[in-house]
Amino acid sequence: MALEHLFQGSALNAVDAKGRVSIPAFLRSVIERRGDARTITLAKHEAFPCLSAYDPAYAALKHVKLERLLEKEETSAAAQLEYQQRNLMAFAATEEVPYDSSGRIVLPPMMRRKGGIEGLALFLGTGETFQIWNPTLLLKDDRIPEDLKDIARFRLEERGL
Amino acid sequence: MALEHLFQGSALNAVDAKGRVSIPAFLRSVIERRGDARTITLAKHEAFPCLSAYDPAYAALKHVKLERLLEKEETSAAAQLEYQQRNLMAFAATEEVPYDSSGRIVLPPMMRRKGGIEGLALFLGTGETFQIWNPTLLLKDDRIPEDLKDIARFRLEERGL
DNA sequence: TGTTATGGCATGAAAATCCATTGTATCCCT
DNA sequence: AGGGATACAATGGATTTTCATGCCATAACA
Repeated sequence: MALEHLFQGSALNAVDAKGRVSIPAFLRSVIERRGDARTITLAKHEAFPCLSAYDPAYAALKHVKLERLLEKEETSAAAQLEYQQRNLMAFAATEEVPYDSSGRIVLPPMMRRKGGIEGLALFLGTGETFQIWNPTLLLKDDRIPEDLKDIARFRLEERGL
Repeated sequence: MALEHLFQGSALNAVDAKGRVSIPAFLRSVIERRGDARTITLAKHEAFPCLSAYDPAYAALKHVKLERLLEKEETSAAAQLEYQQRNLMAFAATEEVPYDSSGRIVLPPMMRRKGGIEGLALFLGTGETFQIWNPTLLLKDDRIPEDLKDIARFRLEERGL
């Protein structure tokens, strides 16, 4: 059930005019150890104003988790509806994008808008998945722990911003 | 659930201009008995002005613990947020660094700053994890038992300081 | 034919790797 | 027990590789 390799660490990369970004190498290496795909799935995060990203292996796991939840629940109309909604979000509201030989993806315009991503993309590993933030939005969010904002500030400083 | 091999002992090593430090051999041997990785994960310690360090096996354990906590909790919004925050701290606020054949890591600049590490690094085994201190900060901290400070002083003397 | 997407290449910076030296503890032989 | 030889650990320096990213070439399309 649990995935062996976990996403961790942080990085701040540039997004060019066409919306291309390099996925940090240390995240790519996790993806490639989990499976042999070279794609990531993007979705709007459920709680934060950022994007949630993961690899095909996790997408499969998520599907299994949802199925199991449905089987456990009593099959009330409410539970059925909840399942349908979550399933839609998990699959219809996502986009799968490949990364090229140099590790770059093109952020689909819709996702770019949903995540409020502009010229800089902050990558944050969160174990099974990782997040992509507009660093400015992260610094504004009062639900984010101060220690994590320090990291965002440090990454900005590193670039002389 | 519990880890079989424990980190123990202390050592004082030099940090060079590039931030390179040798991980004491007796700590490395624990890492390599716990798993076959040759990397350590670094994080700011929650309570002390030092770094907390551990191996991939412990990181995985930590993740499982968090997951289990979430499943048990009722899925209230508050519980969800708490989970998200902890996950971010556990994975985004950490960095995984490999050590080379001679047992050295390079302290990432961010961690070096967070831990206040300068020219000397004091390693302290604490069972499941170990700590990396700037010895000066340890001697200053009034929460540290005197006997432990004696150890730090001894290690400094050994080097003629 | 102008415009936009996509793959490949070039570059500079940063990071991983290798090699060499020193100091220290350990072993072995006499 | 002394003395030398040996192995391992820590550290300094240099070299090679990788990464992020700008740029260009080619291809698709309007």
